[in-house]
Amino acid sequence: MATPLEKAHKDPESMKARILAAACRIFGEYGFHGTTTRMIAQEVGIDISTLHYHWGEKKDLYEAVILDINKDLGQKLIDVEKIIHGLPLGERMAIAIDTMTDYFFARPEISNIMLFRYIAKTRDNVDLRVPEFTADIARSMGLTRKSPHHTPPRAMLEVLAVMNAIHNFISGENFFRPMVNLEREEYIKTVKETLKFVLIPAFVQREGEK
Amino acid sequence: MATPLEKAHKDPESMKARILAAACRIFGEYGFHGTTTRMIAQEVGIDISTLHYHWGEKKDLYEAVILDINKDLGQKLIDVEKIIHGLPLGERMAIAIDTMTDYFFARPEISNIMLFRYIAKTRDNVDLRVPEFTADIARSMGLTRKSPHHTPPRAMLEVLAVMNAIHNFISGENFFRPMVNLEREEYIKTVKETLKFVLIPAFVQREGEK
DNA sequence: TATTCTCTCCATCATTTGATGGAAGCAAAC
DNA sequence: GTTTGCTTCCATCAAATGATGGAGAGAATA
Repeated sequence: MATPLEKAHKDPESMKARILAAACRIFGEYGFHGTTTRMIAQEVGIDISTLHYHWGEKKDLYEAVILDINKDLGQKLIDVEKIIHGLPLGERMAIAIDTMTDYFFARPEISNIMLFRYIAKTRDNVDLRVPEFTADIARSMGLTRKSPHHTPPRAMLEVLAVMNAIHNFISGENFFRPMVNLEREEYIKTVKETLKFVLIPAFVQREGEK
Repeated sequence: MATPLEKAHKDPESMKARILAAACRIFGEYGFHGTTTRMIAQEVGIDISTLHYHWGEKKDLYEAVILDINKDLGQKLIDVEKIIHGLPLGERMAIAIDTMTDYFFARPEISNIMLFRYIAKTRDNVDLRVPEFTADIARSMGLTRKSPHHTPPRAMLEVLAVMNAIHNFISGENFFRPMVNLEREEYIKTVKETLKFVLIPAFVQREGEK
């Protein structure tokens, strides 16, 4: 009962999906303005008019990328939540950090685009209603018992601090890895250690004080 | 004995300096490709040819911005180091976080441009030899006793985690502040609390174990 | 006063970039 | 076999963008 368009959107071999995947990578590397539709078309090996045929204007494609990433990320968070549910806070965080770090290193475009959205303004107004996971994570981590719409600012910022710490090391790999002079595998391993070392104690300590 | 050009560069009222300051702000908001020379010229209230007269091509101006920011940041780090020298680790970090957070909130372009450099590729190759402070901070924080050129990767990543955590909240203000629904002053205060809460315990705890 | 030098703007250019119309290819439906 | 609808590419356009030449204003210098 799926329309041809919906079908095409789901088939990863379809032209429309291939364009979206390429756009994801290129937008992630160069940002919105640093990316040209020609760069994306070339990555796929097609003409730009084919790109415009499937996705309309550049901004529409960019918004589609954001929505796609957000959907994928949301699902991943649900998966992780299932795994860590019920464990003590320290273990919960350790597993979440390990799992999410692996996930983002496998798909660095996600970290890149998230950070781009946070820090960069866009000349073309990209305003987009995207589900926001921060409040859900705060609850999952036991930082608040209130409903997502009433999450305290402090709990929100704590979650953002943790999530962004991960994103930074993934998105900054090209810059940081030469600085520390490590091979990729070694870098990933050390990043995980560092993240767990820096981020976990504060939360565990506070929980112990209660 | 200063050439007219050097003199102009130092006088903050000079056209050349005014352009640099405007470029700093605009590049910080929109990134390299998101910024046009016309946007910068308009911000200063001049013609683009005046801009090109003083700074050459766009890439040169961008590199000048990076160098300028780096110089300023380097000086600030030296100042902070003097203040915190000799204090216990926990206090050292608390003061450093407070001071640097105020500094970056007062000049958010610095955080913006630092993060842009970390995460975004540039089509025009901007490769620039800039002094790197990470190793120095690692020593100042007592994370290593080795010379800057032999700082262990782990210590480097710990410093990056701390610095980037600060940058994120400054650069992401436009995105995060509506999320937590706080006035600016309140946001800054909560960011400082959150940063100190999340970042300090790990380091203090480790020091206590030695 | 005449000359030189510095700075600024206007007019203009070449290239890049987002976007479109229309022809051609091609498979499915008739 | 013809028609229909979907997809792709070529040619092309208009606007945006980085960049420059040259004229003119004004101060400093001779």
